Amino acid sequence: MKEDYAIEQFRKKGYKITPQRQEILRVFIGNIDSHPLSAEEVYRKVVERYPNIGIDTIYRNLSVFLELGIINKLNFREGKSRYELNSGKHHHHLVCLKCGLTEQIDYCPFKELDLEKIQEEKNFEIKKHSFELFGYCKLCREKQAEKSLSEALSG
Amino acid sequence: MKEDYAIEQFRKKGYKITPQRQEILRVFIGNIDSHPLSAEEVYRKVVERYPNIGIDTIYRNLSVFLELGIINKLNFREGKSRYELNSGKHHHHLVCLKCGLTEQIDYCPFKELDLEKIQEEKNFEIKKHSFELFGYCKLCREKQAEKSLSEALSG
DNA sequence: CTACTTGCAAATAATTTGCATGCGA
DNA sequence: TCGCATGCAAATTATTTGCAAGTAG
Repeated sequence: MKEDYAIEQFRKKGYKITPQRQEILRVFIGNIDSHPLSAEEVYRKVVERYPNIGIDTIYRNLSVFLELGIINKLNFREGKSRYELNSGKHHHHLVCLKCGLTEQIDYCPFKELDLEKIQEEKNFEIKKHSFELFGYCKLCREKQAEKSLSEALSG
Repeated sequence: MKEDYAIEQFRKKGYKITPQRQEILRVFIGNIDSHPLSAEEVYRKVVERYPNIGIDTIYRNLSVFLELGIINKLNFREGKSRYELNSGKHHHHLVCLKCGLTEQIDYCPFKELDLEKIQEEKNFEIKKHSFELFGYCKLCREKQAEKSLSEALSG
């Protein structure tokens, strides 16, 4: 189970298992496959069960979780970072430019052969990559279509 | 020429051609193919020739340039954005995790066929994508190798 | 002229840090 | 007990905004 794995990571690196960390972990575990969370969102969820926590504790622990590979840090160009539980499975995201909805996709376009070729050609050691698809989700497109229609009728 | 194109874009949208805008444009044109610039870096370069400018003017005009397609906005997960002249040619970047060096690469892994497949499967209209390769550049790897060596000898 | 722009200063937003106290192992 | 953690407050960094004065077209 995900929680046991995380606890083990804490122990291994000498990090203490505090109730704050457990609550933060719980928030991520309860959030599998849904929208990656911003620090603020994590904070609001944790505060429900642990009212005295400060947002600085969230930030500090997101770093720790990140270091331990428990979560991933994502950047959707919003001026803030988002975090998701590390499923251990390589994946990327669809991001709606209108409503911010994100969806994981298993698809990855980057092939081992290309990686090697670029490493050699550019003399650059590739450690990781990001690939995000931006566009409009079904719902936002439908809303937009409705809006256009009503404007056409009234205009 | 790049400058004429930009000026034309300004006129077309009713934006005025102020000396500040010309200086900012000049900085980008003089920076082709080198490191994408942060707002602060643009500011420091412009200030050399136009000392009274404020960094808020830089930000406001980066938005305008962006809207006109004169520059691209990039995000390398540094907690700030970077900007580069829009060459009109689709490309991605190598980013060194150590020194921050970036290099453009023409290679793009994302194929039209895959795009269509995902759009259909996910019912998502894809407008753009980001693909960045993170790792270590030649220089940083060499430095690291030297450091490891000297530590081994002294240790 | 006059609407778009700028510079200044102050406001926001996200994230980080110093420090005294608290608490898990 | 002892060192890692936390909460509080204040600092930092990136970016945005209000407003009066300036200027391109």
